[in-house]
Amino acid sequence: MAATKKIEDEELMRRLALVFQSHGYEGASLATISQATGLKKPSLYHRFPRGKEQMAEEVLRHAGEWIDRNLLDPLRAPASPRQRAELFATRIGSLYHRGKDSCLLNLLSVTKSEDNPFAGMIHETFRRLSRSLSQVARDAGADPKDARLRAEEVLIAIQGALVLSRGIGSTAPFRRMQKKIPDLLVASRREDR
Amino acid sequence: MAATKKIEDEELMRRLALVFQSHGYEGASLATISQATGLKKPSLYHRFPRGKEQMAEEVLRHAGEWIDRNLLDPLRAPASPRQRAELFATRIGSLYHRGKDSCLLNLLSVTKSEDNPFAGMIHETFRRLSRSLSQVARDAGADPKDARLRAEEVLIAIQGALVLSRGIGSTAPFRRMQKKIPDLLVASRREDR
DNA sequence: GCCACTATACCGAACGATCGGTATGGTTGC
DNA sequence: GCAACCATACCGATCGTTCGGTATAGTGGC
Repeated sequence: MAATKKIEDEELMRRLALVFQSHGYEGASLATISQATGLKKPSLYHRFPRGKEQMAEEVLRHAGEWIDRNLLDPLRAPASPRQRAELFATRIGSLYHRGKDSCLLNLLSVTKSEDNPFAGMIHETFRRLSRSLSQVARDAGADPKDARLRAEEVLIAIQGALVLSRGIGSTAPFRRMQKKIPDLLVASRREDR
Repeated sequence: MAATKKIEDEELMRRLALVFQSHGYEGASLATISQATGLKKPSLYHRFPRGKEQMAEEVLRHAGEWIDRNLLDPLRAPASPRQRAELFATRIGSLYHRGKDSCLLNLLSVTKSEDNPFAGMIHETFRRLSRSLSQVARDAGADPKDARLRAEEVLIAIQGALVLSRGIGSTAPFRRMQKKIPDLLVASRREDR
């Protein structure tokens, strides 16, 4: 150990995430990041030797861990499928500040470079979400294929509601979608397809 | 009355749209745009005196007109609500190249500046889409409030499917969502809310 | 038909500003 | 003393933008 950190890792990650998810990867300049974190550029390079790309990577990793702990673990808790789906819905609300924030997975999937450096991590995070969600649907009686489709529907609803809410400057669509998550995942359906 | 254009307005708009929707606003550098259009940077300023921001504005306006002509007008055509919804679904598919492209409304709602210069146009486009979609739901028998919610659901499904498809590198979610659009908009529902 | 003029379209070169990234050296806490 | 941490100052490259100038094409006067 040595000189005290000016900002703790946890808080640093939170602020970095906020910058990336409000301006995107290219839009988040080191000047902006420096101002948001209180660390000058050399200090940022002390914390992230590989620079801006590493910052985004670790923010993505940190978000992935938050998702594992606060979204996916509860989906496997010993409770009824509906209870688990409802807890998931409330947690989704706090993750995105009830619709005010954007999703890192969406914003970081757009970069200037032809092949996105974060594509792998983004893909994998969506996959983990999908698997855990579909397991809940299976526990509620859905067959494997229907369960996978329900998980996909939930992910689509979340991402779409975030995009629309930002697009129209109102969190109402997100809040309406949030209430529908449990039914999308575990409610039985009429056979009218 | 002048020298011949190296690239016609229509084709220019199409290429600009492609650049913005694959790299985002900040990610679309003038160097990239120049390469994609075949016009050097000064020539771009001849076409768009106010620079990059004007390019994005006009691309957005051009896309809005395409939507009005190819998506919204058919929604008011003299056909059954379901037929109109189905035509809408196929047109959505061609707009986004069956899920391969991203949505300009999503990508251009992220910029480095604090207040997005395109927010107004994006908001307005979503609003026009919502109004026309909800009218179809009303024609199918939905009451005004339910119709508005159905329109919102369709917009959420489209945006969410595009985000997810890009995130996992597969157009399967988009294609599945596309098939569901007519039912979301005009199918009668079980009363289990 | 021919020349002078104007308008449009385009581009090489360079602008100041900002980009991401670093070399150097001081300060802090063990 | 020493390692961790951070700031001043600076780097080359690229950003969006602009200047000066050329090529093309239609117009009006004669």
